[in-house]
Amino acid sequence: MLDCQDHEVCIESAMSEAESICQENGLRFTELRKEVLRLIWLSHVPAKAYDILEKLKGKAWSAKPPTVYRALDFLLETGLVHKLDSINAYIGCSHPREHNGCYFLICTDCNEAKECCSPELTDAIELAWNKNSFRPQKVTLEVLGQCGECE
Amino acid sequence: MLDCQDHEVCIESAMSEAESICQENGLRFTELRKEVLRLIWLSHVPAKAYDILEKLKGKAWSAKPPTVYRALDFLLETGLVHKLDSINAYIGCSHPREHNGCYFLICTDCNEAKECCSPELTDAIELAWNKNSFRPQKVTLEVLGQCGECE
DNA sequence: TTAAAAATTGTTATATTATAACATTAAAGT
DNA sequence: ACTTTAATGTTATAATATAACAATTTTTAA
Ligand SMILES: [Zn+2]
Ligand SMILES: [Zn+2]
Ligand SMILES: [Zn+2]
Ligand SMILES: [Zn+2]
Repeated sequence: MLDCQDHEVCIESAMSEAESICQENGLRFTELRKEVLRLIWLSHVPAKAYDILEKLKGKAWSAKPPTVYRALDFLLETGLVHKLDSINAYIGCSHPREHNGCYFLICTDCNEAKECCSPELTDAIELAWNKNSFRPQKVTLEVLGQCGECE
Repeated sequence: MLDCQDHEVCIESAMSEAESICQENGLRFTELRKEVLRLIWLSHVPAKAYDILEKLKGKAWSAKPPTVYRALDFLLETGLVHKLDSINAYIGCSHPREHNGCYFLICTDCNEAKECCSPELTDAIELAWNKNSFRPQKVTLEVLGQCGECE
């Protein structure tokens, strides 16, 4: 699905951007949170919470569900990670500094997901909700299907 | 949130439309499935599976989780009901014969949800996925926020 | 009209996803 | 140093959903 040439680059740039964002905002990017983010970034296949848990267990942590869910909560709040509600899984944010009309393409064959942005989309959605005098707080837009490489 | 004057009308029209659709398609609209659909239509607040289960228990059925989830599966497959992934709840479809760019507005105050359609939205989404050579199978679009009556 | 096949429902058990509540430890502010 | 706050550890449980197999009902068709 992805235009990812060298995934080590994906990981390292995500980790260092996360580091900067936390520093800038006075947030504590602890070892645990770092490790969870790194585990999520292991691939472009969204990670399940309990899979993260198993992997954490292999790494010095006495991990239990709250260990993972708290780290996830932090990463979600800071925008470093997104939850994909349609598959109950978590994916690293590919551009955590700006979110404009973002949505997700999720391939049901290779299981990879891609975060996309489309201003037209935002416009159309805004138009639609104005019609309904609705004040949006959170938009969930996820498209399940087949990616170009899996047809 | 809703332009629902007389909710008995909502219920009865949904039930009779469901009846027709099942007949037309040779599907069995059993008493159990009917009752689950009616329970979902009790209000415009999306129903939780286990709440449906509790209500079923009060009505002659020896209901257990699979009882409800099977009925839900049937109703979802026939398009009579939608699942809202962002809140794990089920809502009756307000126009099960045609789905074009449908999405959901979910009010976090009154908890009601409204199914909306926007062709512009479909267009924008299609445009976006073409860019990514993605073949969509299922679109999840849910907007959490405050409805006009809850500001 | 009855026997076979298919669909539906019943039932028990368990898988998966997530949070509550309270104790302990580490970090930050004074 | 002491206090406060934040983060993590730990135990238990809540909330959501499915697997597997048995019993029953409905449909199909011999
Ligand atoms: Zn990559
Ligand atoms: Zn993002
Ligand atoms: Zn109504
Ligand atoms: Zn619908």
